[in-house]
Amino acid sequence: MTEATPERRRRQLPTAEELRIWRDFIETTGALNSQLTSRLQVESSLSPGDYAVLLALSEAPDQQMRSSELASHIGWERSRLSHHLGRMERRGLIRRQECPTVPRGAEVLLTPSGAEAFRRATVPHLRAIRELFVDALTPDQLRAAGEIAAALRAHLDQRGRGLTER
Amino acid sequence: MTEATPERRRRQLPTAEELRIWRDFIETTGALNSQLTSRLQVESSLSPGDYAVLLALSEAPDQQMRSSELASHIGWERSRLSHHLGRMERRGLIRRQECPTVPRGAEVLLTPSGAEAFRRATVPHLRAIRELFVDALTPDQLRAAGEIAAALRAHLDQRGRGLTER
DNA sequence: ACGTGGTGATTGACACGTCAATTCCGGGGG
DNA sequence: CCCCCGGAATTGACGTGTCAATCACCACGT
Repeated sequence: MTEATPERRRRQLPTAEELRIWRDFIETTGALNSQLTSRLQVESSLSPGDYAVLLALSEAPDQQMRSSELASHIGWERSRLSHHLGRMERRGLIRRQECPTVPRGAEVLLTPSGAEAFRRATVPHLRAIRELFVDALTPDQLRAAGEIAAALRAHLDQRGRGLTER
Repeated sequence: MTEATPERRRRQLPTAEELRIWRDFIETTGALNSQLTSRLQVESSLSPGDYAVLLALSEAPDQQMRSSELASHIGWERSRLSHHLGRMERRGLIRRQECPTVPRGAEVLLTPSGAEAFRRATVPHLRAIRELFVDALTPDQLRAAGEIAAALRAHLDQRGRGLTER
């Protein structure tokens, strides 16, 4: 594997074809994402972030959750969540209140209006996922997409440790 | 095609398995993206946007380009480019000057420092793409990824017309 | 010559993310 | 008692993106 010399230098960098696939892949997933985002926005006036928060709260017992629990549940940094909750609170989608048990702990809870917004958003959003993603692929491709995601994820989780920790 | 009733309702929404694949896929590509972004940032103090702009300018004759040409070349809205160029100009990576031929046209040009920053960034960035993307997949998976991207893109370009135009 | 409409580019307002402080508070040592 | 530590959450500063004005200037039509 530690091949001599002439190969070695070239192996470090992607070939033109690999690079083409990379660009296609990353640009297309980006475009897909922004299409979905904009449909969610138009149809429900929610951002993907709003949706993630509302989904988590909707599924929580009592429709409420500790802020840090929510953060780790949806995989966000606490600071990001804090900013986002601030914006959502201004729009009346959620409320925050002191947590009686934990010092300095904040309980996040769904308002009726937030629950309603989520309820109205969910079917159109799932439909959009079907239309823009699922319907675009053959069953084989869909399966392959799942495997590719798994492979990338595994590779990331392994390599990531060194730089980003987690 | 306009099937009776019981099928119809279900076909609209993704199944649990489809949804799982979707989430894996979109979250993983997002994570991949942010890993790459953070490596580029750490290694070269450039954002992906910076890199795209510098790449385009580097390849342009005379290392300069009309602003709107640049925008369409990298597929950005003009407003987005304008904001970004402002930030890049503050950091000395590019300069803007009046275009002699076209009224109100702006010429964007690479500064020596911008060219140098790009030169230093490119190899590490390509290496990161190989490490995080290409190396994670088998040759078959890589090919499949290309086909999936193509299929999604084609589907998007077709469906997109109705809502977003382009 | 004077509106009127384009086209090219910038601007402002605002949402979103990240990173680095900062605040609040509840324990231990000394 | 006081100080300092550490966890929970917020805040501020700033880069980034989008959308909707706005600006500058040309062409043109009557």
